[in-house]
Amino acid sequence: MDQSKLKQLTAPLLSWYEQNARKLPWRETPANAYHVWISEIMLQQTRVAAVREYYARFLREFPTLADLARGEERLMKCWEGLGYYSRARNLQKAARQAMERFGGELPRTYEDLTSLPGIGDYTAGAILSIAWGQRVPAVDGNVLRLAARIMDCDEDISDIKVRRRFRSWVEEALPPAERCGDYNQAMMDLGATVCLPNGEPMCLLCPGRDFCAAREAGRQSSLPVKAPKKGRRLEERTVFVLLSSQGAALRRRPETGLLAGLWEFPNVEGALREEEAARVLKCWGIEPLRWEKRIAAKHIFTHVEWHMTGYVLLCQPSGPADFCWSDGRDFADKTVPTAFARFREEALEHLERQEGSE
DNA sequence: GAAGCGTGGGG
DNA sequence: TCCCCAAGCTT
Repeated sequence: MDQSKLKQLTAPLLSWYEQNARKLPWRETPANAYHVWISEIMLQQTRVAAVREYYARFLREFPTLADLARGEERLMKCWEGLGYYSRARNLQKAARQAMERFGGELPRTYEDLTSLPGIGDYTAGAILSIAWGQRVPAVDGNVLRLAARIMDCDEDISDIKVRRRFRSWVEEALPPAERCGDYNQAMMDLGATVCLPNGEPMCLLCPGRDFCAAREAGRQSSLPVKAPKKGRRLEERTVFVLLSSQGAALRRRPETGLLAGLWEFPNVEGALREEEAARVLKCWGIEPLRWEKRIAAKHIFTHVEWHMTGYVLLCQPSGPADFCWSDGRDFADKTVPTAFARFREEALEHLERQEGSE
């Protein structure tokens, strides 16, 4: 493995970055550690385009770490639609720990940072290098791809051991501390805009074009090598949009697992026919007044695929104790994940009509 | 070490 | 339509 290629890239990469750095809201000078932290968490497994709006809104709601530590339901609401909701919960846990353990600031060592929930290897490196100018690598998917190509390395980058080795090679290629924030961001920008995944990267624009080992070997588009991921399982579910004079029924999901703690429309396993659905309602102690319509919807998660049959119907506001009958204003406060977006639209449409006619 | 955890955009 | 995936972390 020719890791000297990585070192060779450092200087031209930093020059490239001076001209080609993307303009991003969290790239202020000087960097604010709280802002860097929030942006890095939001960017985990999430595209820049999706993060922009959320980032701006989040900082309006929670301008400082102390504000975040105090936030409650509004925090999850701010995260609604962004996905991987444990990130938001961990953000708040970490903020509270920072208030208690670190005097209300983010700590400035790798050990202390990674001791906070939601901050791992990559995020700690990003905060330390970008906000505090420390000489620490921040190796994400972009950097792994870039490194695999410049070294023409065909080892499986989904293997944790290979990643660790890559990280130590990147560490050796780091510039002096004061340039490490730029270096780490430059690696990611280059990966995101030039050394693209999926097919042919734009090698002519790359500061490593003259010595990239994969390019010399003509292998740039077949690298990096990643283990195939396993498929999704399919789940059938039947979802109820129950509409009463008090609003639509929502309930809280369990505190662990998929979409933990978020609000959902009552639903059961299986693709139920209307008679079977009616039996479920009876079980819940709900008397249907009128069946409005049936809706088919699909939602694809990383590891599960939900095929949903939805029943919209009018009823009395009875049912299990955990049903919460929500009007338009309640919906504005409750975090309902995108998986139920189709049903939320349906509910809101009916609620508006109802409120309009009163 | 592998699996669980969301969503939206692009080829 | 389907598949790939995007600035990972936790258990």
